[in-house]
Amino acid sequence: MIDPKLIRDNLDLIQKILKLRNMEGVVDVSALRATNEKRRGLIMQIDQMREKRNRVSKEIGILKSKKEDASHLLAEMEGVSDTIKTAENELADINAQFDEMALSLPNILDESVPPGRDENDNVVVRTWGAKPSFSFTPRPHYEIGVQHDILDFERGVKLAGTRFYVYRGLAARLERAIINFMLDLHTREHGYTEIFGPFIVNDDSMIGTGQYPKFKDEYYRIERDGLSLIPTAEVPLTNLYRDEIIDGEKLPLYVTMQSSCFRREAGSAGKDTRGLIRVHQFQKVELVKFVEPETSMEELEKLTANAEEVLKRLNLHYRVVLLCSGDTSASSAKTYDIEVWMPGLERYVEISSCSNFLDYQARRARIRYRKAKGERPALVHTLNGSGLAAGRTLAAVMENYQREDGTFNIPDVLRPYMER
RNA sequence: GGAGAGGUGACCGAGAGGCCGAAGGUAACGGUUUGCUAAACCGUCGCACCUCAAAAGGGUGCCGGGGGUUCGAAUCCCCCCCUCUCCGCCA
Repeated sequence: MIDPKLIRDNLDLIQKILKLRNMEGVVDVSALRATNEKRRGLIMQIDQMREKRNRVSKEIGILKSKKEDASHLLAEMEGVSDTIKTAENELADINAQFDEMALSLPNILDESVPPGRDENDNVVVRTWGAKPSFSFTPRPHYEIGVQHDILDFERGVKLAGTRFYVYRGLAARLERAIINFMLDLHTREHGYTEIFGPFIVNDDSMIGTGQYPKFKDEYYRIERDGLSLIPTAEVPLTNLYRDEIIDGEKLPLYVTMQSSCFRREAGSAGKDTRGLIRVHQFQKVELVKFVEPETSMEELEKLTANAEEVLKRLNLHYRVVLLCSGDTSASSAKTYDIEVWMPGLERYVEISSCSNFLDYQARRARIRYRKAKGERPALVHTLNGSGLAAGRTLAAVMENYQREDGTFNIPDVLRPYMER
């Protein structure tokens, strides 16, 4: 959620952001402002009535303790509480309306984000390495995997349905190696603390990071228990400090967690129907940072570099793309996507998305910090990025390291993790 | 899942319808005293919202969450959540 003060003081900015994000129709800004005004007026009325109730009730108490007559005051108070209750109910309705609108407002955008409609307007900011050359026509990972019986899509479908898969033998082991390699890199060299937490979370957590209420259809929710399968470890990691005030000396705080991620992929029918690129369950190592506001843009660069380092060590060619305004997710102020080259698919595939959320998530989740003793708590800035998506990394290794006979090499950095 | 106990400020802990945002203590911060350390003493010591150009000030809300009773609720009633102990079940 953005600073609600902007709704009163800088509606122009909000309108400008909505336009840049192609979200002009999504929120009725004038209705939002009107609701906010109504809300403020009602709060004032209610507070005044409550003040009267408190004051008179106190007088009644004093009179009664002196055994004096309080009947005139009691008569005066008749019906006051009912009036307050009615107004409170009205306020609750208006607050709910306001919250719904305010929560669906996207984050502001950083000035460095290029304006644009969709992914075609994204800007490649750097590339690393080069496309590998082959003396034969490289094949996609799913062909290689099926040929060697290490990727089994048919049985995935049998067990759970379309967009599920089974790893057998080498694929299972290699993905485990990839995850361990990434966790070790981030914890030993990049300063992250390894966390392991729930893959199933409550609604407060999903709201805190921005998945709910707006994008509810995209996630698996266990209605009976009011819990949801996490679409990314960003949710448990960022919500670690929900409703807390972090000691300023502890910042910046870096955490990482590997998890399975569950996504309904609603609305992506027909896209990437083969292979490991778009599936309902995949594994990922996530990076999350809690930082002081002044440092967050700099921290985004470092976070992105942390994710890139994985690809460098795997010697996989990639490019970093700065998302344009229209392609940046609603809760992010600035996002870099890292796209790895897939020679079999003959295209770049997103393997990490690194974002600075400023105080957008922190406000929703009430994650604050106290810079020094005696100072007022302030909202932290949160960031996250994949470091990296493990399934797509497995696919990238298979495609980039493939040999003519359909086998593939294991990258040097993963070999220690494959020894038994 | 069953039975019981309990959820009060950073922490411990009182409070059982009114003068309670909440005694007392610990911790923290500022000060006085003081060879040093320590101790003692005095003071400060929650969060959010509304109001205000801002600060000051004022008002409101918050004693796990939500409803109710009442002129008035941390205190009484109802529902829910969580923690602990015992039993059951289980990787």
